[in-house]
Amino acid sequence: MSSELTEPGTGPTGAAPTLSEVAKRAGVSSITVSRVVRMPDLVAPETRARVEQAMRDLGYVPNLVAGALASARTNSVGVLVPTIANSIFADTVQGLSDKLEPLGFSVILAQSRYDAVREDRMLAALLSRRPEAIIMVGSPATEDGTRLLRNARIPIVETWDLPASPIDAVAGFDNYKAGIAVAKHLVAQGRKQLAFIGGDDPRGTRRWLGFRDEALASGLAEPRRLILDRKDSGSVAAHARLPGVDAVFAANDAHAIGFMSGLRKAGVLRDGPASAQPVAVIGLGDLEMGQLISPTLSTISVHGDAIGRTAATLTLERGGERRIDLGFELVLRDSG
Amino acid sequence: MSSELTEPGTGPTGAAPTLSEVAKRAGVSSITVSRVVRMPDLVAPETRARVEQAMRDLGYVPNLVAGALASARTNSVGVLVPTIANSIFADTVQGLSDKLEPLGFSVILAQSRYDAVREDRMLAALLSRRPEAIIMVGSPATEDGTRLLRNARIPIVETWDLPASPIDAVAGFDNYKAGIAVAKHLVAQGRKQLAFIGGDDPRGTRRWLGFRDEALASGLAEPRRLILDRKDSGSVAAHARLPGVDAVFAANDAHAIGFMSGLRKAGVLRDGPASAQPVAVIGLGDLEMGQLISPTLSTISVHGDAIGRTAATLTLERGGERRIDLGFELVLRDSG
DNA sequence: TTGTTCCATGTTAGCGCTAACATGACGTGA
DNA sequence: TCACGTCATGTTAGCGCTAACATGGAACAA
Repeated sequence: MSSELTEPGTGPTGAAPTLSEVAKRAGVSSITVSRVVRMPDLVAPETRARVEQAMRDLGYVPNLVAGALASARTNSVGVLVPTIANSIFADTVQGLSDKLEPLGFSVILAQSRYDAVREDRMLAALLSRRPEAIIMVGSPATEDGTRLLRNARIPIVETWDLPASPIDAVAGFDNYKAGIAVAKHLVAQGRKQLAFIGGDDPRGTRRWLGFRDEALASGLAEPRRLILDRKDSGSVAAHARLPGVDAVFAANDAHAIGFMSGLRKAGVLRDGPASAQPVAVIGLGDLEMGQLISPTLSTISVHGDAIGRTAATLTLERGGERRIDLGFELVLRDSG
Repeated sequence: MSSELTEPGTGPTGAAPTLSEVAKRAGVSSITVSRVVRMPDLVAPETRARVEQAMRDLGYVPNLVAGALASARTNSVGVLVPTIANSIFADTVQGLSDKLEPLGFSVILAQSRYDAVREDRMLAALLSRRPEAIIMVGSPATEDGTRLLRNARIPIVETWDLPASPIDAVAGFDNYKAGIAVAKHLVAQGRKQLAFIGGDDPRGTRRWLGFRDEALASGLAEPRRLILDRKDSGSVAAHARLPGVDAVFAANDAHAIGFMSGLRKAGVLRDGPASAQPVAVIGLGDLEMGQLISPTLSTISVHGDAIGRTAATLTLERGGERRIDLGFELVLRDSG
C-alpha cells in the first residue's frame, strides 16, 4: 500500500492513517509513536509534541485490532444476556460498563433470547473475539457452552443466580431462597391458595421451587404455577386462569404489574394496605415503577446494577472470593 | 512458540490452538483450515471432515482479531447510547442486534451518560476498534465528535431524531412535531395552562420547543418548563412546583408515570376518562406499563425497536434512502 | 495427443501494531 | 580517564490470520 494515499491537510482519502505514517511525518520511528499513545512519559516532551501534532494533522485513530493481535490483549469483555429490552438486565449491563469503560475495556454485547442454540452460537462468537473475560446472566444451558467457557481460560462470571458448581466466578443471589421468603411471608399473612406466574427459565424455576417447597412445608396445598410468555400482556389475563387464588408471586415486577392491572379490571384491587387486598401480589426486581403505581408493589428487591458492578470487579481481580452473594430483600408495600 | 504446548486429549494447556496447529494435525496447510471455517464448499468433503475432526480435537476457536486485521473486516458495529438502564433505548439496541447478530456482526456497546466529554471518549474508543458502522442515539454533542465520525469513512446512523444536516444516515422521528401534536391535542381539549417536564437533552429540548411554539401559536400563555434529573423520582414531586397547571407533557413515559403518582398522592387523579382529569398527562415512548396503570397513560408512541432495526438496515446497505422518518403516533387513553 | 478448463490445495506476503532487545549519547563518581 | 548507569529512541521479529496468486492433477473436447 502506498503511503501517498493520505495527503495531509486535505482530509481523509482512501485508508485510515497508520502508526508509521504518523511516524514518517513526525520524523521518528513507529515505536515512538506507539509510546506517545500508550506510555507518553517515556518520550521526550519535544518529540512528544511533534508526534502529537502529526497525529492531529493526519487525524490518526489508533487501530486496536492490530494492537490487540500484537499484544495479546483486547481490552474487551463479552457480555451475554437473555434480552436487554424491557428488563432488569439492562441495569446489570449499565453497572458493569460503568465500571469497565473508564478502564479502557469495551463491552461486546450479545443476546441469547432464552434460546440455548442461540446462546451457544453467541458464546462462540464472543470467544472468537478473544475477550479478556465473559460475564453472563445465568449459566450456559448446554454442556457444549460450559465446555467452551471452561476451555477459554479467561475469567467467567455467572450472574443472577448462585450455581452449585460454577465455571469460575459468581455474582448473584439465591433464587430458591427468594421463593421461600415470599411463601413464608404470604403464609404468615394468612393466605391459603398460592400461585406463581412467570417464565420457566432456570432462575424463574428456582424461584418457583423455593416458593412451592415452602408452601407445602407450611401445610398449604401445592401452589398453582402459570407459565407465561415473555410478553407481560399475558399476565393481565392471568387472574381468570387462577380461580380461588388469594396470593400470587410473580417471577418479576413486570408480570406483577400486569397481573395487578388484570385484578383492577376484575375489580379485585383495593387502594388500601396489603391486608385489604383480596389477592396479594409480590413481584421481583423492585422496578422504580412499583412505587409509582397504586397500590404500591411489594417485591423482592434485587440490585441489578450492583450485580453488574460486582461482576466487573470479579473480572478484573483474579484472586479473592469468587462467589459473591448479593442477597435480596423482601420489600413490603401495599400489594401484598 | 512451540506447538507442543497443546497436547491432544488433555484439555487446553497454555495457549489457545491456532489455525496452523489445526492444519498440522489434519495434515493440510493453514489456508485449507481457513477455508473450512469460512468457505467450506471449496474444500473436498474428506479433507473437510479431517479438518473438522482436528478442530474438535483441539477445541479450536477461530481468532477473529487476527482475521479482522488480515481481511480489514471486523464484522462489528459500534453502538452509542446515552444510557441503557431503565430506558427505551434498550429496545433500540435489542432491535438492531436482533438484525445484526444473525449476520455475524457483533455489537460493541458504549454509554455516554448524557455527557459530551464521555461521548467523545467513547466515540474514539469505538472507532479504534474499527467497527464497520456506528449507530448512535442522537448526534454528537461536539464538533470534535462530528469530525471523528465524518473522517471514519464508515456508515454512521443517527437515531431518535431527524437532524437537519446529518453526518450520513438517519432513522428517527421529528421530536419538534411530537411536541406540536401534544400541544394541539391539549388545546383542543380545552386545557389552558400547559407545562413540560423532563430532561434538557437535545431531543427533549426539541419536544419542548414544538410544544411551546404550538401553545403560543394557539394563544395560550407560555407553558412552564420543569427540567428534571434523569431520576424519575423527581417527577413525583413535580406537581407541587406547577401550581395552576392543568396539562402536562412529560418528555418520556417514566416521567409521566412518576408525575401521575404525585397527582395521585395529591388527590388530583381520577379513574375516569381524560375529560375527568383535573390535570391531563401525556407521555412519550409508549411503555407497556402505560397501559397497565390506572388511569391508562396517553402517550406519543415511538417504536424503539423499529428504530434499531431500521438503523441496522441502513448500516448494511449503502445505497437508497438515507433518511428514514419512522414517525410517531399520539395514543389517547385515560390520562389526558 | 495437446491444449483448455476446472477443481482442490498450497505458497507468499503482509495487515498495523507491540514485546523484547539493541543502540548511542550523555552524565557521574572514583 | 573510564566503566557504568540512565535516558531517549530505534531495530527486529512476529501476533494469527487472509488476499492474491500459484500449482498440479483430473476430465474432456478436438
